[in-house]
Amino acid sequence: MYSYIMRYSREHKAQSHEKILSVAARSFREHGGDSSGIGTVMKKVGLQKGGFYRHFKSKDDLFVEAVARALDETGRSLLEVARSAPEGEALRAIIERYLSVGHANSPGSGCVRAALGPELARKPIAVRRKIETLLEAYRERLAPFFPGETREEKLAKTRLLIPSMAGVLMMVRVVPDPEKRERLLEEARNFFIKSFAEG
Amino acid sequence: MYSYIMRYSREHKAQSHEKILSVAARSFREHGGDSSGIGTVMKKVGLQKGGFYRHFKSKDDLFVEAVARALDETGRSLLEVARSAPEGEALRAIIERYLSVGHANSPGSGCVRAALGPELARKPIAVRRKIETLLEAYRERLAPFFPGETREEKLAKTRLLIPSMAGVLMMVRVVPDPEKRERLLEEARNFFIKSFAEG
DNA sequence: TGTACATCAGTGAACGCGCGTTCACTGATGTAC
DNA sequence: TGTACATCAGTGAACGCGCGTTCACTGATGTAC
Repeated sequence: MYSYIMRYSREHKAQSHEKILSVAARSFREHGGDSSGIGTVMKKVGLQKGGFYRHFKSKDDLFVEAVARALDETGRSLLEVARSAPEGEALRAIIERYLSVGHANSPGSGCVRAALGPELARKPIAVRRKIETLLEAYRERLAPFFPGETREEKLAKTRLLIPSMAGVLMMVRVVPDPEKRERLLEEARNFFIKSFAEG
Repeated sequence: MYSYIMRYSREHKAQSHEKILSVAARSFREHGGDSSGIGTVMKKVGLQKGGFYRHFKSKDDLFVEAVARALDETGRSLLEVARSAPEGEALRAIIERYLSVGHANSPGSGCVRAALGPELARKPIAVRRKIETLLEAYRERLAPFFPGETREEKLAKTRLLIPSMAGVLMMVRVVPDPEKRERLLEEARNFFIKSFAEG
C-alpha cells in the first residue's frame, strides 16, 4: 500500500497516535503508570521518545486518553456480552465475564478500576474530573442492563456493583494460587448475581 | 532523657526502625510505592538515605513490613470499633467506619487494599505470598463479627465484603466533589449493611 | 501541470532530577578481660 | 572498676540508570502559485 510507504503522511500520524494510545493503555494497566515510562512505550511503538510530544501534551494527557480508550474497550466488551446473553440474563452475563479467570489473568486488557484505581485517586483534580466523566459515561452504557424502575435506580446499582467487583478482582489478583483465585471468583460471582441479578 | 543523647544505642536503632516503618506505611498509602522514594522517607525520618540499609534489606522488604504495619493498625482500629458497638451491631459499625468520609479522606492512615491494591497484585510472587498471609490474618481477626454458623462461613463473608468495600472506597476517592463522595458512601453503607449485617 | 516553500512527524542528543543500592568511613556503644 | 577493642548505626559521596521534557535538526508532505 501507498500510505505505508509515505512515512510522514497524515494517515501515518494517525496510525502512530493510535499505536501510542493502545500500547500505553495496555502498559499502564499491566505495570502501573509510574512504571510505564514514555521511553518504553515509544520504543514498543517503534519510535524515539522525543517524538512523543508531537502527539500528547504531557504524560498525564496520555494517561487520561489511555484511560478513556481502556474504558471504551472494556465497556464495549461488556455491552456485547450483555447483548448476546439470553433474555433476562444480561446482568448475570456481565458479572460472570467481569469476575472471570480470564479477566483476573489479563489486567493489561481489563478494567481500569481494578488495575489503576488508587492511581486515579492520586491524580491532580483536573485529571480526576475528566476521569469521573469517563466513568459516568461507562455506567450510563451499562445501566440499561441493571435492575430498577427508573434510570436513576439502575445507575445507583451500577455505582455499587461496578466498584465492588473491581475491588474483588483487584484483591483476587494478589493471590498467587490459581485454584484459590478461581474459588474466590466463584464465591464473588454467586454473591453478586444473587444480590443484583436475581429476585 | 539519657537514651535521647546516646545517639547510636540499641534503643535508638529500634526507634529509627520504628520511625522508618511508620513514615513509609503512611507515605506508601498516600503517594503509592513508586512515588515514595527511600530518600524522601529517610529525609522525613531525619536520616540520610544511605542508613536505610542498616534497617531493611531492600525497598520491597520495607514494603512488606509497611503493609504489615498498616494492616495491623487498621485491623486493630476496626476491632475496637466492633468491640465498642452495641450488642449485635458490630458489623454495622465496621461497615460504617470503613465507608466513612474520614476514611475516604485519609488514605495515608487507612486501608492498604484501597490505597495499594493493584500495586500489591504487581509485586513478585514471593512478596505476594507474604502479603496474602497478612491479609488472611486480618480476615481472621474480623471474622468473629461476621454472620455465619461456622468459622468458614464467617470467613467467606469477609472475603466478599472486605474487598468489595475497598473497591468502593477506592473509587469514591476518585470523585472530586465532597458531597458526591458522601452520597456514594452512604449508598454503599446502606447496601452492605443490608446485605451483610441484617436479616 | 510544475515549482517553490511552509509545515511538521520523527530523530537523537541533551537537560536536570530522583531513583535504589553500595561503600569507605566515623565514632559511640557495649563487651571482654 | 578500668581499659582495650570489636561492632555497627549513621554519614555522605558515588554508582549506573531511567525518568519527563526540550530542542535543533531532517526531510517528506502537501499547499500556494
